[in-house]
Amino acid sequence: MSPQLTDCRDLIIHAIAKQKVLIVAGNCTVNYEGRAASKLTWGERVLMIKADGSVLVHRRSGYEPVNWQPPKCQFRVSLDNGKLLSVLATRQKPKESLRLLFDKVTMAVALSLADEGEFAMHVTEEQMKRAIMLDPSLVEPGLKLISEETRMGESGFTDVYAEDARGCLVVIEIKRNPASPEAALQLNRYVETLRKRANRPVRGILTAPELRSGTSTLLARLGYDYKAVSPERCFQILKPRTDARLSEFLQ
Amino acid sequence: MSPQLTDCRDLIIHAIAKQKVLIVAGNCTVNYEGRAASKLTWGERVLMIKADGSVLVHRRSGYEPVNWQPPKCQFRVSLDNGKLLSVLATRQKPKESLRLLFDKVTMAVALSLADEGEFAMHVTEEQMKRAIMLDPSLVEPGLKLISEETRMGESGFTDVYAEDARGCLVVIEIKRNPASPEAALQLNRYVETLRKRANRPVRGILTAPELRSGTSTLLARLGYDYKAVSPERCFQILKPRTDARLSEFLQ
DNA sequence: CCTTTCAGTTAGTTA
DNA sequence: TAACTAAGTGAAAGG
Repeated sequence: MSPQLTDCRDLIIHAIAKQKVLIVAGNCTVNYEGRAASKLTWGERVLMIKADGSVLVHRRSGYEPVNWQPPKCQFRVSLDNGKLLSVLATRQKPKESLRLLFDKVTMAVALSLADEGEFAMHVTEEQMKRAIMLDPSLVEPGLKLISEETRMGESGFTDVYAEDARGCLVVIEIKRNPASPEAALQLNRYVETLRKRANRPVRGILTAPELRSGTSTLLARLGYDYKAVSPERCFQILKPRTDARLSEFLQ
Repeated sequence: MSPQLTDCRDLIIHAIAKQKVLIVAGNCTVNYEGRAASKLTWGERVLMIKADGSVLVHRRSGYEPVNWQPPKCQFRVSLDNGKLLSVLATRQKPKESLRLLFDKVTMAVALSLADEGEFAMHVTEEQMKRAIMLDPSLVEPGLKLISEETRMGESGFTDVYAEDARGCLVVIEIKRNPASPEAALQLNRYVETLRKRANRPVRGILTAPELRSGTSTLLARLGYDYKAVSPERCFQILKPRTDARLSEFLQ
């Protein structure tokens, strides 16, 4: 009836054995049981089994797979009655299983991806904050951290509170990208808020790799300071704490 | 030189326009810039662009895509110098972009997935809550439900309010997975909140399949009780009451 | 191996 | 739309 299902079964078995990347598109149902349980009725989806034994089942929409299995699971592939192609992916700890049944396969391919490429993630704003908290002298000598997470009422979470050499309170606003005047206003809001509650002088410092036009002027008019801090410099601070792959990056 | 890249460009443009599911395998680099920034050097990967405009770039291993873009992003596809196929996926809010450059394409396919299937997940935390509300004796004999949806101001929605045999108010915090100390603290917040408003004793009960280390101690120190409740037991309760689709499942 | 924390989290729900 | 929280979260780091 469906001779291609036989071919497909063989292809899948071969792909898994050879640790290739398998992609199958076809009409299927999916059943999951384990940490929770789910059932997906018939429809066309894309199945991907990767070299490390991870499984993804994608529908036509959505970033996330509708069903999946983390790496290192074991497989059993069979053709039931010659009409239903069954792919079973099981995992211990937690014990869970994912089962697909195909009655039609549109496309099936096993790829040997040659990929020695290096992946490098650059510093995020949050990491810049972490770096500055690890070494406040990045911003100014003699600066001392006050609290790790003095989160103010509203939005911004990249602000840090410190005390300078003279005992002034300091609010530090951190930007990863060239700072626009908007950043100066944001800093201003934090400083104003703090001034209402603190009975001593409060300074504001904006740190960013650079300033966009108009920001410097506004910053000066508001009476705040600017300190250039680059993502690269922050990376230097974080480097010892980060993994090898990451440290490779900034060469 | 690479006439197939021309075909591939056309295929991609067509697939995106027609909201098909596109799968391309080939040698590429990937650059991301937005909330963070990343660079992936040359290697063979699988690109998937789904009907809703989400993008996934998969390497040979790993459950997660090495790079991606959430749904609803916009595309620009071009063939530079006839030798480099460029796929650019951009998004506003947050402003970010993902760019792939292919110099070789192994496989490219555009799929029209017909998928009206229904997805159903069983025995989630929410369902455990429903089970306990249907049969509060799962937690303690003599327990009576106070209200179906006494949602407190803040976070958690898996808490249930009841009255015990002696007339004490009871807050029940439900976890589907082994509960960590965090769960005890969460329960504590709910109890504290209720105590401010209720002029009579308030108890707290944490229900979960089991407790992680430290949770029992913390729970005792806070003065709350623990009752083991498994997802399986809850399912027994829900089983007769579940809808047709759901009941099909456990056959 | 277990536990905790982070994530370019994503996704869903409510105000 | 923004804020908040759960997730079959997954992945990494630390004890």
